[in-house]
Amino acid sequence: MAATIKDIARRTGLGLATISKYLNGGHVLPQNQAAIEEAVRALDYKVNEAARTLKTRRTGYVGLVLPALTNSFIMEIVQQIQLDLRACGFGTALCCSAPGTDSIRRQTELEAIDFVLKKGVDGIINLPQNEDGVHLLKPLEMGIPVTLIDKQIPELADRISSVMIDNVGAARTAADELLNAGHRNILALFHGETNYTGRRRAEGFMDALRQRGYPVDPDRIIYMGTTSSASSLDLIREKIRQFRPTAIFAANFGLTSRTLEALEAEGLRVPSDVSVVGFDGVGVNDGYGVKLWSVMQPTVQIGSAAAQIMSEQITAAAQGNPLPPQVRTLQAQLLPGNSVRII
Amino acid sequence: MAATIKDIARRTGLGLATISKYLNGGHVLPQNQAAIEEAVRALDYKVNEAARTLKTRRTGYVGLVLPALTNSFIMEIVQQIQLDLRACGFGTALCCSAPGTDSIRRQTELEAIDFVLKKGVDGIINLPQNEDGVHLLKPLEMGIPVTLIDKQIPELADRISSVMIDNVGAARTAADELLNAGHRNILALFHGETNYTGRRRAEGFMDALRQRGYPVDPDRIIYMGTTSSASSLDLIREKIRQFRPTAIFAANFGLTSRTLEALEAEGLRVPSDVSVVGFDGVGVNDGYGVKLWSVMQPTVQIGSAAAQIMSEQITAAAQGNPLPPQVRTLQAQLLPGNSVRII
DNA sequence: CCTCCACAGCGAAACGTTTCGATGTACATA
DNA sequence: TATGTACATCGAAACGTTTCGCTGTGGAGG
Repeated sequence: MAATIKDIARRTGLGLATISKYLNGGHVLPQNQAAIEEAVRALDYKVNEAARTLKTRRTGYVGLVLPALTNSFIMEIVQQIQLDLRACGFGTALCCSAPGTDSIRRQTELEAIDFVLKKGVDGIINLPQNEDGVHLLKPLEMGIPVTLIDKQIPELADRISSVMIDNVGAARTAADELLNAGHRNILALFHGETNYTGRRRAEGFMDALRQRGYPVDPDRIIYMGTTSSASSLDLIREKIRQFRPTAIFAANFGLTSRTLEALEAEGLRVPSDVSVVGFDGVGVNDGYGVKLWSVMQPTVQIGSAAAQIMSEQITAAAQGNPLPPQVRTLQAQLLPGNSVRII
Repeated sequence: MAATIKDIARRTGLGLATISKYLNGGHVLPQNQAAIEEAVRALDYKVNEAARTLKTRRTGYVGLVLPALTNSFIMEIVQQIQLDLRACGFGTALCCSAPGTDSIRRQTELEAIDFVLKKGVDGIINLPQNEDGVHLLKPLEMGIPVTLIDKQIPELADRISSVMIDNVGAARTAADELLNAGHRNILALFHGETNYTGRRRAEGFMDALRQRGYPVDPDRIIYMGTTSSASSLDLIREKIRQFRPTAIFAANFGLTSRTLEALEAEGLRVPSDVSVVGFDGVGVNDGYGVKLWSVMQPTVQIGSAAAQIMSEQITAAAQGNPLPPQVRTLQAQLLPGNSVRII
């Protein structure tokens, strides 16, 4: 049987309250501190987190609610979040929505939130599937702080924190690269039109065109919507055949992968036939001679920022003066490759 | 303030013990069952997990201790483990060792184990870094069941469960593919010589050669040891120059990536110059025309099996009759590509 | 009719912590 | 000397569950 605070009290002759106070960072007489530490070592005392949680209503866990763990971008963030939360003493309760269609994903995201809530967490970090944030109403109502990563939910912007890159700027820089190389017939691929991130990146892309006085052809701005990965591959191939673009900008991880597949299927080579700027490091390292230009999100910083905000919110709330939500915007970086031909 | 079991008791007029019994699956009179359910709904009662844990010493969490989340192979397993554990009512406490050298990884794995132990978990699923299993002694001593994935630790084989593929068979199949295509000068790359998985795959590879009466050239069997990814790239390039192999077998995810980089750097093409069989789906989907033959591990099944074993062990132990450790071996599958030239 | 058993239900005592309000001490100030 | 203050310590009462051992009831078996 593990040692308890009572055993420490018995061994040191001190009261429970004193031990507890010291264990929680309070100040006690030097000789008592020494006695307590000796007893802790001798008895191999570990504080019982369950009892502490019961009393304080703090679990020391943060729920990390994500869509499927599908790409390196998410993974790197997850890893960093976990490391930083741990450094702050928080455990990370991982909870992914189930794979399937978008509608299933949205549904299971609600279940994922419910699950972490049932288990008990002090806060939630979320990469949302439900664009409207319905799934976050319950935690918010319960006073549990929420931090979003990668996306923003405008309806709830004043109640939740978020960490994102400057999507507009990132897309603008990517577009500039293609425009500087002389490309005018550019196919631009974005996620669904209702998708916050996708819309912002599309804005940035169009900004770049407009800034130079080039026309924006809405037909060449493709929103993938909620199509499956197979059908979006078909859509991309179709658009390639239709417009014969000299360049393609793919505005996220999946779209970049599918663009490469589509070009391969159409028998087109990068960059000789079509130039490409992609996202999130797809095709940057695969050893086939073509190294894609790629918008790289600072995953470590995103993860660290999310963990830090979360930790601050929780500790502030625990002391009774909850912090207002924070929004942090980081800069992405355009990593050079050899996938853009100058024309 | 959330409703408690006492509120249910007051509302229904029943005793605490009765409510608790019903909530834990016990049998009560039909009318009481109805009354309890009504009250639970009306008061929006949720059982307080902390109180339950305090009393039962079960936390409902499984610690998932991993090396860095670096590749899709691990991710898919993690995802599946998480889904299946959740279906059994368990939370997943993710805990990764910190990135860095192998020695740092081993050290931080100990810290990761300590952390989940401190937080309190009912079991641990682990992809070990420490080949000797030192990090698992403490949980084992505490009576916390451990399940390994991907690797095995012979010293502890009788005390912990594990889920792996048939590494020998998988490597043998891969080698057969190259041998059938007529290759004799094959470079074979494995992880460190002390690495259980690496050794088994090397055995399988050599088996295939011997079975056909071909000589095994130990110089062409490369163990990477604990080299960094940059220096192992150099090593591969050096060996390629030295032996001018017609084919390469790369026996894990990282080695396959580095093999492709090395070939690219050496100006060699797949499969015209060198044939390749890789591992874990690297190079299977990148849209450059070359699709690698690849040993695919059944990640979903591995994850499900690990979760299932864990759940069984925990529930059995909770009822006082702990189960003996289980070892489950699954079959990998050789996925065809176009990276092997017949000579 | 009596005994016995199975079964619901019950109260109370834990589980190990935190925290409130009170007590005691030492020391500075008037 | 009397008074006030700061501070370390303390006991006891929670927090919300599970579970042990008991009581009461209804019905089967003799």
